[in-house]
Amino acid sequence: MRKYETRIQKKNHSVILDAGLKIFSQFGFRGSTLDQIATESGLSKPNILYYFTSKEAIYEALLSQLLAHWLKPVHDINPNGDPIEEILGYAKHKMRMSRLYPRESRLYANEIIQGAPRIKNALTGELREVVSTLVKLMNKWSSAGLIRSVDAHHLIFSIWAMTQHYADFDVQVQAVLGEGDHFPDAERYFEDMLRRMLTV
Amino acid sequence: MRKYETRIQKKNHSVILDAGLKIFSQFGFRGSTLDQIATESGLSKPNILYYFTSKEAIYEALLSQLLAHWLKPVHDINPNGDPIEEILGYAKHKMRMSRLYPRESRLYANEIIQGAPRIKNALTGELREVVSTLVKLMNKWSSAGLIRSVDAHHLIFSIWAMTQHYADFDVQVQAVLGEGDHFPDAERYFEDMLRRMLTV
DNA sequence: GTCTATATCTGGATAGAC
DNA sequence: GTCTATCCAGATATAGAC
Repeated sequence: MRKYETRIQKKNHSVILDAGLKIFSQFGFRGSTLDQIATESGLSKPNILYYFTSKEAIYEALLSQLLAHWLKPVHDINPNGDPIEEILGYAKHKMRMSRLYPRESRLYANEIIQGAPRIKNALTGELREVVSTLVKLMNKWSSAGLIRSVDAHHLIFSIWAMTQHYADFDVQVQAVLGEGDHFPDAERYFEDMLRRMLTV
Repeated sequence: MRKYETRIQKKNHSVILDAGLKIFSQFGFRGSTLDQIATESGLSKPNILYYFTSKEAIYEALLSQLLAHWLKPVHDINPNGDPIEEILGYAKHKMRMSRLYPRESRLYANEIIQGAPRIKNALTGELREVVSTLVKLMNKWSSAGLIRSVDAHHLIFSIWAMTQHYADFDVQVQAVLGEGDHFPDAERYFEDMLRRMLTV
């Protein structure tokens, strides 16, 4: 009995988060309303506030998972693997995440564009730390002559920029190329580009 | 006398647009308020609505110039120039615009991420047209053996993605690299990347 | 042309019945 | 746990004095 209630709670909890993700990722925090989330989730507005204390609480719940989610692929990089293949694997992994989780990408983009008021600490903390480690690894590889010498920071930015572009600017991509799945071509171009950049 | 009034009008008109650009580019259309624009511009709220009929009118006035503004550098490309230098010149031009006009870039990003409700027609119309022309030119160049054969559409997307990244995700770039002007390094990296991609 | 005051509406959140 | 009704703050826009 207890268990059944908990199951419903978990269900509604995740239904609300899913609806919130859809709305917040499109309109940003201030541009989104509880009414929209209510309609999207099929629950009533007061019912939503039974599960979450406030609109802000829903948004923060979504944000809190986000950075870890985006950074996970970095940790799959094997410092002892083949450098070029490791970097390519990371880039492909990110590209696939943009295809699978475009709403998460847009939620993140919205937050950053608006000045990252709620995750600035995570950016100067965890993110900076992770990037720093990755840059050191790349520099080690290029010192060892395993990859070409490049500005590692901007290489990383270029990977982020290009992969996220296909999620965040999807409307524009579709407008230019027509409806359809353009990720395969994008991935091919991207892989070609990175190989050219990194091959000694 | 008439002229003087007109001068004040023009002044206030542009003051409002400038304030609107600052606010809208940060919070998006729905997330921005007339109060913010009033405070930013130093005018009162009713006074703003004396110059523009509505909040929406301010936003649309800003949007209407935007696409043309972003596409202008394309038209500086000389089909008879040196292909690699022309493409590099375009990329550098775009990078410089991201540095000079980060608010315009963010306004555009906000609009696109939110599904481009107000400029979708311009995307499938003018933008698509311009890209199509540029793609044909690049393909002609590669057929002639003047640049390497690449997917021209995705090359263009990569130029947009990378240049706009430094404007739209400025907060993140600053968090990772520290405060300062990172455009010179970004431009160097970018130029190196494009030369590698395009050199036969 | 610019202001104060205000009408009107929307949105977040709560009260209280069921 | 979920609903209807409602409170209250904030936001767009207008009225009307100066």
